[in-house]
Amino acid sequence: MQLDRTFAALSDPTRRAILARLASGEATVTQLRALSRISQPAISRHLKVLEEAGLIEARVAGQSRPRVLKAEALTPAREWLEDVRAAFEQNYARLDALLAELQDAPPTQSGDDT
Amino acid sequence: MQLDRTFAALSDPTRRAILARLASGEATVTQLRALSRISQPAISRHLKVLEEAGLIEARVAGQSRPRVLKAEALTPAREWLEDVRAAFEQNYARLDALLAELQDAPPTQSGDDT
DNA sequence: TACTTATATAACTGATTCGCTATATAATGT
DNA sequence: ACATTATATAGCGAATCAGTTATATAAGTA
Repeated sequence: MQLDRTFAALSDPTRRAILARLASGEATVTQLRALSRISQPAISRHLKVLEEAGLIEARVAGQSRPRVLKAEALTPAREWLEDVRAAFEQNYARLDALLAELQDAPPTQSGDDT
Repeated sequence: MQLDRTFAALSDPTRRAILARLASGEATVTQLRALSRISQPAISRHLKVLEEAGLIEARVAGQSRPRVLKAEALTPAREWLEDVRAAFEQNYARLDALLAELQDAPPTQSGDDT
C-alpha cells in the first residue's frame, strides 16, 4: 500500500528533517547535507526513499537537482490519522451517552434487561 | 525520537488495521486475529510494537488481555504533518505575494535591485 | 581536453523486521 | 490435579534498512 511507504518514509528523523526543510522551499543535496552529519550517499539514499513514497521530486537545474516537496502526498496520511481520531471520539461519545443513560436509570436488582 | 516509533508502527497495514479496529472499542488478541491471516504470535508481535510506540495498552480481564487504543498518542504525528503542511502553504503564500509584486512592477532593464 | 563540483550508484556490513513453528505461562472449567 | 483457552516468548531464516567507502556519471569552467 502507498500509506506503507509514506509512513515508513516518515519514520526516520533525517527524512523528516529533509521534508521540514523542503516545506519552506526547494533545496539541493549539498544544502540538505547540512541537516545531518551523514555522508552524501546516505542523503541521496534518503531522498530516493522519499521520492519513491511520492513525497518529493527532483528538478534539473544545471549540475544540481534541487528537490521539491510534494505536500499533497502527505494528505492520505493526515486523513488516515484524522479518520482514526474521529472514529475513536465517536466511540467515546457513544460511551458517554451510555453512561448518561445509566445515570437516568440507576442499577436495579435483576431482570431489568428488557 | 518518539515520532520514529509512531510512524514506524503506522507503516504496517496489519498494525493500521488493528488501530482502526481499536478505534471503535477494545478487542482481544483472538478477535484481532480475524483482521489478518497471520499467526497468533505475529499478532502479539504487532501488538508489542504498537504498545512500545505508546499507541495501545493492555487491560487484564480474566484470561484475556483486551487492548485499548490510546488515541492521544497519535497527536504528535498529526501535529507534525499539520506543521509541515502549514509551513508549505505559508511558503506558497509568500511566493504568490512575490508574484503579485512582480506583476505590479514588471521587469526593468537592470540596476533595479535597490 | 582536463579539472572541479554535484549527485548517483555499487558493494559491503551490521542491525532490524516480519513471518513461521514450537513452547512457555497464566487463568478457567471439570 | 488436568485439560482447555488465551496469550507471550524463544529461536530461526529471509528480506530490508541505514550507514560506510569507492567509484561512476554529468554538467560547468579553465
